[in-house]
Amino acid sequence: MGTRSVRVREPSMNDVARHAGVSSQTVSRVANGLDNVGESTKERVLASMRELGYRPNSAARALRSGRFRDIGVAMFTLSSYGNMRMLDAITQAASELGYSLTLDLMREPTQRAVSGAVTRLLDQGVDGIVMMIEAELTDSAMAELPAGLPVVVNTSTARTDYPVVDGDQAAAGRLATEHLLDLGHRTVWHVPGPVSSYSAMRRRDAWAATLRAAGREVPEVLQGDWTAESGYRVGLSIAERDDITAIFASNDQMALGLMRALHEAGKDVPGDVSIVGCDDTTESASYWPPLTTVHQDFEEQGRQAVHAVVAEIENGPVTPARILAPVWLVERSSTGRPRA
Amino acid sequence: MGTRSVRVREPSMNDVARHAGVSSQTVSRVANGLDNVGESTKERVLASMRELGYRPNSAARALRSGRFRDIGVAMFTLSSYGNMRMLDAITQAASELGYSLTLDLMREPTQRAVSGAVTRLLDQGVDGIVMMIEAELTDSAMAELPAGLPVVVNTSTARTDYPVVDGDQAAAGRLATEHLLDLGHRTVWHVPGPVSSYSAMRRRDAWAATLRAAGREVPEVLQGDWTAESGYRVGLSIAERDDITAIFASNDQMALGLMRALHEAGKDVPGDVSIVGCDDTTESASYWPPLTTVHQDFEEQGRQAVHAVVAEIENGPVTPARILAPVWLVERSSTGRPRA
DNA sequence: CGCCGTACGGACATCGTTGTCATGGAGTCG
DNA sequence: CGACTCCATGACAACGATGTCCGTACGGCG
Repeated sequence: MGTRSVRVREPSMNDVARHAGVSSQTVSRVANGLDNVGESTKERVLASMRELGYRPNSAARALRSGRFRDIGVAMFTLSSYGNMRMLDAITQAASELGYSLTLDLMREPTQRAVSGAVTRLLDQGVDGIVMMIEAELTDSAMAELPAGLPVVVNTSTARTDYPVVDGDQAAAGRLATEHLLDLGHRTVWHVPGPVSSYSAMRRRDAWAATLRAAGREVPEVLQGDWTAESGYRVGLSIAERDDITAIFASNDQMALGLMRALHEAGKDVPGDVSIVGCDDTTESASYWPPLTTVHQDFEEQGRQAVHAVVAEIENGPVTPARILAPVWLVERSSTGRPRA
Repeated sequence: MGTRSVRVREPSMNDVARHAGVSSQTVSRVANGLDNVGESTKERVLASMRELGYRPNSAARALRSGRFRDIGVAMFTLSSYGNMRMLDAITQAASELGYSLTLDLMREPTQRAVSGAVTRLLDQGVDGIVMMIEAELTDSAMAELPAGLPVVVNTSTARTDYPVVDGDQAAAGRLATEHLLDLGHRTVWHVPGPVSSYSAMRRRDAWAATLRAAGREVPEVLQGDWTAESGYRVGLSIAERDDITAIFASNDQMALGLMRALHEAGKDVPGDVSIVGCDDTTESASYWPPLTTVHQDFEEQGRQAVHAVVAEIENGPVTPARILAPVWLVERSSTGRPRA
């Protein structure tokens, strides 16, 4: 059990140096693992460091070197499954590369909020930033980002002046739609995420394109907003219709809401209606019925984003690449052949 | 659209001073809002700061002042609903108090992992730490935390040498159990979270105590591990029995799994079995049927934790308090009177 | 008119670390 | 054996901001 006491001055290099009978320079060399230090001296210094509980002062180090070994993450919400998983992966990747992570949440989708986050992160001294801009900002086509700072944007825009990491949303829309067509459904209805979302837009476009490529009718979309509640509302409005046999929901939560509405109306999934979700959240396997969905590799996206920023930090600007993480269909029990 | 360029040296106080024709101390005074600066001088300095894009160097400031205005958060996983919401609230509260936030995830529930996280955060220079230790560590009764550092622990232990913030888990177990008894169920079965979890333990104890206080039989627990999958397994094993009419699951995910198993077995919820969850996750309202559950105020917990650390940072050690956030029952459709 | 208090601005040292250069002793080669 | 290199180590300055101390100019007052 640690006991608590008032804060005291931490030992500095000079303290260690004095204790070991060397100059502070030598301590610095040992601390940084340089090789031009005598073996016995090195041992002595290490012993002193242990004994005094020496811990390098990151402020001084950063002041001198200009680098903090710290990357900033700016995002809008933790409450979406994708963001949460990605942050998890980002934290892990950063830690593996020896970077710590500063988190900043933006409370509204505006240019102002983005600038504010960037300013705070910059003031804090981050070496690079991973921005997760998943939706169009309400007051500007795209955020103004400062020059000369390594930034990776996670978004689905076609923007090319920064490295971009994203899941392959086009494939997601295509896989879901093809799966339902392959099962024999005449066409597939779609519940997209909010119109401002880049991912939602891409999935929707791919859904429509796939239908057209198969020569099928492209129905009106049944607008959702990512929430299960919106899926429920959509579900209520279509529960009476008999012509809808297959639905692709742009995320698992909306699929959950859809199924609740269908259950309430006494419809069977997949007997009356087949449903495909998107994201493959942990719980989707336990929905009733277990949900067929498109798996997104958020871990991979997070990892890629961190590697891209770190590469920029350490090697200078790179020609911005666009990295797409693969997706794949996970078939469970919410889809089946239409009734003959 | 920002253009990207190589990193250049940021303007310093001296640059601003030269540009404004004053000394760097005057710039410092202006930057810190001290009053002993002439009005016209002040204007001139502010103009120069804007023009040069001056941004105070946090490393230098921290080196001089010994404070970073940064708090660290160490936790085990983002994947639990509670942790995610709490981190969200922590980020917001920290930002409101002018603190930035450094996140570190521990990958296993061991003393080693905890020390590693603390070391990394300390190396990074945080002024205080919020530790979220929600389960017993496998290799030690409790983590050894360093002396002289403001720490707040979020956990359910009785530990008293640090401020502790937690939800009122005893009330959660009691409310859920009483609700089911009030509906007329003879007794209530329980699916606890993993035995290592402090919250799970408290909810379980409260459940048992409530039953005993009402003079009811306390059934064997149906062990779960927080996952929906574990709830499903438990559900399968009890779907055949007819004597179980009321279940309190220690979180919503397990309740979800339970309901899936019951559906598969053709049982009706709440007709045959009433179910109460815990946490009130966003999606629980869209489960089938919508889940009656105990709401936890994770936002409040996060806020309290931050306020406690900041208070310690700014005013020195306080006598450690134990803060309990309130919980309340949210009644939906998964509970009802037992069949006569 | 001379004294002092006050408002203002500058010089300097300092925080802990690291880059640069200097020093001195040991080893090498012609 | 002298000139040389090589290597461990130390002295010193610098990173950028800020606290302390001091000097100057100005206003008020006796």
